Amino acid sequence: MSVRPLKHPEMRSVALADVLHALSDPDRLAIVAALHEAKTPLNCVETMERVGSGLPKSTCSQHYAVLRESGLIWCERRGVELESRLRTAEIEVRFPGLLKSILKARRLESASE
Amino acid sequence: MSVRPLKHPEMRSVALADVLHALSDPDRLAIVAALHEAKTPLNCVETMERVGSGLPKSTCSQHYAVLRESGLIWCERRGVELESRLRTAEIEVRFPGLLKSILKARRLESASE
DNA sequence: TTCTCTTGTTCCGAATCCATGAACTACTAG
DNA sequence: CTAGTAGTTCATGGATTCGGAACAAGAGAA
Repeated sequence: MSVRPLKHPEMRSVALADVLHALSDPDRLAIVAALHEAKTPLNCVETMERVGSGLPKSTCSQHYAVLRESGLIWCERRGVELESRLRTAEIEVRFPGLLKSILKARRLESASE
Repeated sequence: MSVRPLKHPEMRSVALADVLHALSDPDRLAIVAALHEAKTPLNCVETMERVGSGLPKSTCSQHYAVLRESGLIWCERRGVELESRLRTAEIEVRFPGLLKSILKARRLESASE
């Protein structure tokens, strides 16, 4: 049982369906929103504090893998931590306006209850 | 074994995660794109002709149920057919710009291969 | 009516996906 | 070396999904 190296897709090979699938889970969407608002990279603990849902860490780790493999986030190991950031600019080039409108939709949704 | 009545969610109770999940499947996304381009309601056969994928009809029927229950499409039975249309205007009110940017992203993606 | 064709639905088994606890890696600090 | 922290991997049970077969339901013909 050894830790696999992190691998990130090139943005030009990122599929829309994968992006939408990654964002179709409320917890993953919350992670993305937190990374978006933070503007600075966050590790998992920091992110989950902002998200405020008590997810088991194994589940959390899987969510990060889905987000990473979908092309939405870029991760780097910093010692024992995993530093993640949204690939905002790259995504904007590939799918202009997409991320913005999804994050806006999420804000509207959470404002309406 | 009897056919259940069609039920549609009210738009204000439609969840973003459900919409994204519905659109995260390439075939469903293609159905939505076809309905969008058609501008007029289509039945399943007409839609699948435009989509051009030989999906089994049971799978197809499930996809329609997912799209309907997510709030994306409105369906009515016309005799033996199921007439479907995108709930474009309502969705635009609930999640402004969302559908538009997703459909645009899909066009960009299919143009890039 | 009854027969047949068409369109879509439901059921069910198999395959697949997903969530989570337990065990583990890997790094840091003392 | 030991302990602590951050995250990963594995195993497994539960939930979803796919697709073939059977079915429902309406239209049209006789």
